[in-house]
Amino acid sequence: MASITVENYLKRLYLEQQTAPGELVSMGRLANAMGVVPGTVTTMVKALADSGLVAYEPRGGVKLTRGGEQLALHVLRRHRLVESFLVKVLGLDWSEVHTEADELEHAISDKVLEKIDEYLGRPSVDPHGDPIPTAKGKLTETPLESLAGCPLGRSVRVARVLDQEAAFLQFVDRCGLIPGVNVKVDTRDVQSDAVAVRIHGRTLVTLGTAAAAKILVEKL
Amino acid sequence: MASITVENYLKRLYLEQQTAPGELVSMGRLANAMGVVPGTVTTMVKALADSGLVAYEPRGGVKLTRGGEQLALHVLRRHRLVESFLVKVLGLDWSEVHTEADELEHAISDKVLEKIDEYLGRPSVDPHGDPIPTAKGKLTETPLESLAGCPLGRSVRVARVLDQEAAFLQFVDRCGLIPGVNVKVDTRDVQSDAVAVRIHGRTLVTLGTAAAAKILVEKL
DNA sequence: CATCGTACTTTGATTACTCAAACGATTATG
DNA sequence: CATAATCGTTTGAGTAATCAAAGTACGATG
Repeated sequence: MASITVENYLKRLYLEQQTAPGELVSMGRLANAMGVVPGTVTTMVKALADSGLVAYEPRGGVKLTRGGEQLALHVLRRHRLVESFLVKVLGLDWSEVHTEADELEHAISDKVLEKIDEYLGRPSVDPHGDPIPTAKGKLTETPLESLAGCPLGRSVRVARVLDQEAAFLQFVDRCGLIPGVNVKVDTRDVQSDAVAVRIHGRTLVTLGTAAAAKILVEKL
Repeated sequence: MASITVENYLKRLYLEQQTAPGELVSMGRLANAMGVVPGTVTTMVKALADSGLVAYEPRGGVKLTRGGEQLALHVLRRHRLVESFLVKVLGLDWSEVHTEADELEHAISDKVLEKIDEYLGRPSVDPHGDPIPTAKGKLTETPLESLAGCPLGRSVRVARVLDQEAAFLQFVDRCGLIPGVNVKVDTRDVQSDAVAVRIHGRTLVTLGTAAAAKILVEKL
């Protein structure tokens, strides 16, 4: 059985890989994401490579093998189902569940996970709109545009919030930019780095481009 | 923060202490309960003593300090609330929840625990009838008799099952000796080591004395 | 193209937990 | 009461994960 640490490295590596698909993940990036010094990552990655969970190119980078990816997806499934459960059943705020799930994802058995999945009606996304991998380890990422990139004036629906930081999620909550809400990008200006978004055709909210890029939307 | 290992030692020590109140727990007993060799326990107990969690008498034994007991009770509260939640909300069998709770008890935050407690309506006992410590760390053990000791012919109600082994719980389930059920001890014989119990005034079940001692009952 | 800076790797040490096995103390028994 | 059996402690060693700091590779830059 993979240790909690190993599960965290694999999950982290999976998420880093998603941000730049196809490329190897550098030791520095992974070290930063894991909150450890680079030397620690080199050591750990070599151990993971010995276990067949990652492919490691010295001084090149690292990527998951199929086996490692399956394990990562299993962790991610637990994480996202737990998040959903905490929000929908126990009524926790969506800004707090990420931290909670980071602990619980390593303690949930397959049996309990299955019960949770059933209880929730087999959801396909978590409260942030992140897709939930299936029990078989399949993850379908719907292609989405962000508020920083979608056409001006088009009616869209918030589908996913990429940043899990409590402070950002609370801000998103206050604005009302939560998944499911219908919005329209009013104006966008490169020089002022600002995106003005109309919510429900009424309230107008102005975001910086960086924040807008973290809110993904789907066509209506 | 106490590590998972420390939490387990304290919980184990608390439970061992309960079986013989007032006495010190021997290294051998604790080693056995923890599934480690005695030398490991000696080392660990000395570390716990340095942290002020236990009082250690070399070659005498060990007991929890007030601080250690509070921590142990907090772990026990998490364990028992999780067990209740798994049975009542997720519908797991009571024979499986002990193992699950052994993992989850170390991953549940106070916030989530409070939500679970609220959701369940602040129960005072778990599915096995074990009392749940309060958030303040108070545990009230109701004095109970067992099927091996209660007066013959008296109407009593099953209140608690002391053995958490899945196989025993499944047996108890099959017999229908689960907490809440009304029973009466028909006969008891020292020579044959047998206790005959009438359930709901109808079915008769015969147990060995050792098994009968693990079923606690309360007067009606 | 030599050197500089950055990123990566290696080395040595540390912490937490564990075991096997040698050693020491205590209790029981002939 | 001497000695065996039992239980506890100590020692030395191993694994997993980490860091600090020294050392190495390599692309960029003057």
